[in-house]
Amino acid sequence: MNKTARKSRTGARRSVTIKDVARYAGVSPMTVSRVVNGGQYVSDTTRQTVMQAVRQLGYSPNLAARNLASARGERMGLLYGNPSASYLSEFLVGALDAATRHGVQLVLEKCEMTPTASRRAVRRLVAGGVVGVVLPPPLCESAVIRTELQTARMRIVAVAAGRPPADTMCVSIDDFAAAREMTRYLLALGHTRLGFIKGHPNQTASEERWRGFTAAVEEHGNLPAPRVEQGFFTFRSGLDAARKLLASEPRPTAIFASNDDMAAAVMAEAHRHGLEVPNDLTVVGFDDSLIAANIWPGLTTIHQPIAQMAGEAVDMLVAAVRGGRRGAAAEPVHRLVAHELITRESAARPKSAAA
Amino acid sequence: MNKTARKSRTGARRSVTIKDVARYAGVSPMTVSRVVNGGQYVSDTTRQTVMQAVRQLGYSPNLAARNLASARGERMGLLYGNPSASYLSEFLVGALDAATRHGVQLVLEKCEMTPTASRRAVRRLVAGGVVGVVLPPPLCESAVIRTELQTARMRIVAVAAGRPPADTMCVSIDDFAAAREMTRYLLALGHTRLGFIKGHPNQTASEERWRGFTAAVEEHGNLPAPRVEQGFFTFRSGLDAARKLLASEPRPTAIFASNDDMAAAVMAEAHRHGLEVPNDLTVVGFDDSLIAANIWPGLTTIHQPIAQMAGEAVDMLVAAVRGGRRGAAAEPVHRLVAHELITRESAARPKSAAA
DNA sequence: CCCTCGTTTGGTATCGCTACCATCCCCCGA
DNA sequence: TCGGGGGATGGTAGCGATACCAAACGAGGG
Repeated sequence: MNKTARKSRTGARRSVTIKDVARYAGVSPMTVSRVVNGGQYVSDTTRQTVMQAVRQLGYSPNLAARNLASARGERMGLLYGNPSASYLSEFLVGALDAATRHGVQLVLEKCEMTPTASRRAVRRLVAGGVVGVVLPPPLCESAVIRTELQTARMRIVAVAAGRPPADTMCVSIDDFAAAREMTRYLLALGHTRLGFIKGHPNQTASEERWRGFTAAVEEHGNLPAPRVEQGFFTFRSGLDAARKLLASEPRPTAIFASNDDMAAAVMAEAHRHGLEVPNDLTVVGFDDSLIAANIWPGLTTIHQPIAQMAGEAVDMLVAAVRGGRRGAAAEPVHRLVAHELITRESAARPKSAAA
Repeated sequence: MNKTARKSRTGARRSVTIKDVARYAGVSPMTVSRVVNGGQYVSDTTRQTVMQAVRQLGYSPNLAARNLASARGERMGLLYGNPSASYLSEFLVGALDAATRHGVQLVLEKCEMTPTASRRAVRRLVAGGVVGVVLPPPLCESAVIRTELQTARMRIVAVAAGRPPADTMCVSIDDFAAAREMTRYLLALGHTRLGFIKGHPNQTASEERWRGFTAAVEEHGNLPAPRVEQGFFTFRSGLDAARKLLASEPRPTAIFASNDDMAAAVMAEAHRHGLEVPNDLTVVGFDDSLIAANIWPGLTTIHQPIAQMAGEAVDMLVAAVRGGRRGAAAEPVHRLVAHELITRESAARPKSAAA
């Protein structure tokens, strides 16, 4: 009957606005805005009052209005290539969750690792109004893509790069420490003849894992030289590497593959050789991807909190973009998150030790 | 030279607005708005002119402004439960892509299938300003969640429900036809002793697949009764079912599992029994999830275009919401998309036939 | 004691778009 | 010929928030 009510298009409850809060707190909308956005130049008492009002009224800023007013077209890009695919699912969940929390839109773009493809992808992102990009592996290693993005004046956060360039924001686990921990675990089980399958040579994480492995081997000392094969993070490459490792004499009693897909391949190959895991052969992986729990025996592996990492990457991006607009030219941050060794059924004491 | 240019806070290129288009096309902003939003009451010639201008200038509407003005928080929800996990990745990619295309925001919400959990999830979605929800399996089967969502006056699109309720929008493949096709394929290979692992009993897709299987068996006629076990779409349940099937006498020569995870379990179990796939046992799955290509031998399975389905679901949602506001109460649509039988290495002629 | 400086606050002008209403125009029947 | 009806268009007023500037205030140096 009154027009305010009629104004409400949807008939739904009109949400509480900054003005309501301002009136309630007895200050101006501007002050409320400053408080909510953590601006400086607000006295403590005022801040208290306003925050109180915010809580009482259950105020939450209207993102559309905020974006419009601040003219910050806050869209973040997520440039994904061909990650060890189960990665993507978790990654997206984490990233999207964080994006929603910050009220920014996430724009997906697929991209091969060739110069032309990446150029085109970046152009599409720019056209889409994207101001920052999250780079999951393996794209985060591509210098081409990074250069391309930097030329377009995008902020970027690399995720899970083993050794990120100093000028790039990055969130990752400590691949070195994780691989060392896993190797120590194998050694503690009593294994002495170890096999290792390296990851793709142009990802720095591969090298970190390899370094972690050798570090543990060396600190233990007094071991026969481990067998090492080159892999490429794919199931297929794991198959080839496993074949070679299992053919060697004496055969390793434990194989550490640089990721789960390759570890799964080792297990498949072991079966074909009539070897039982873990009794005849211990197999461990890295990543704790979906496949790790969905094969039998379950894979002992290193868990990366992928969703969390993706989320933090988005957080950093948002902070950088907003901070950047505010002039606070924060230097690139490298953020380490904790990994975890997950023990399932694929690792056991070697027979010789058990006997 | 003019102050409009100076106004731009970031110093970056100001994006092209509705006014620019209007000026360029020689009409008013309102008319442009109507054209862009597919409104009626625009002459064809005007529409052409405007669309031309839009294309020329590369105009894309500012979401923030649109949302603000129309007070329609065009956010779509994606309520996911515990799908056969690799599903999620592709699903998200497809959904997010479509969301970006339509310029709507996608809000993720995880939800268990209990009443309290779903109630809470729905409340969170409402609070987040979501107006429509995509329901991937297995949530699309939950009456509780559907009711809850309908109470909140949300539009919903169910994805991959086997037999969707008539009053719900839905996009899926023809599970019945797909399962029948796969079964025919097994029969054509010469298998006669078949085993089947059913999917989770409270998902209608399970029953459709089962019906497709029996239909093919019956139309072939003249077969020993297939062995059937109940599964629950999990790897673990597949393991149990496989154990029983492989223990039966005479042992089936081909096992059709209602999804890939269970098929992978069958393969694992077969290995433990010393059976080689596909020489001693043919195993086929359903879904073409990531695991299908990442085990050895690769799994022959039914491919669902998951990303496409998710995308279409979002399309339908957007259409419904926009159309709905316009009063066009379109009736629920059921959309079928094409599946495909993917042959890999896990299926072969039975030994008896080969001999 | 005045003046400047820096903190704290409030006003005003948008941001880009759409809802709503007022026009204008053309075609029709009386 | 004129009035009426409905299609097609334009004008105006916000949506809710922030950027920018101006003003009010207390404190300290000359």
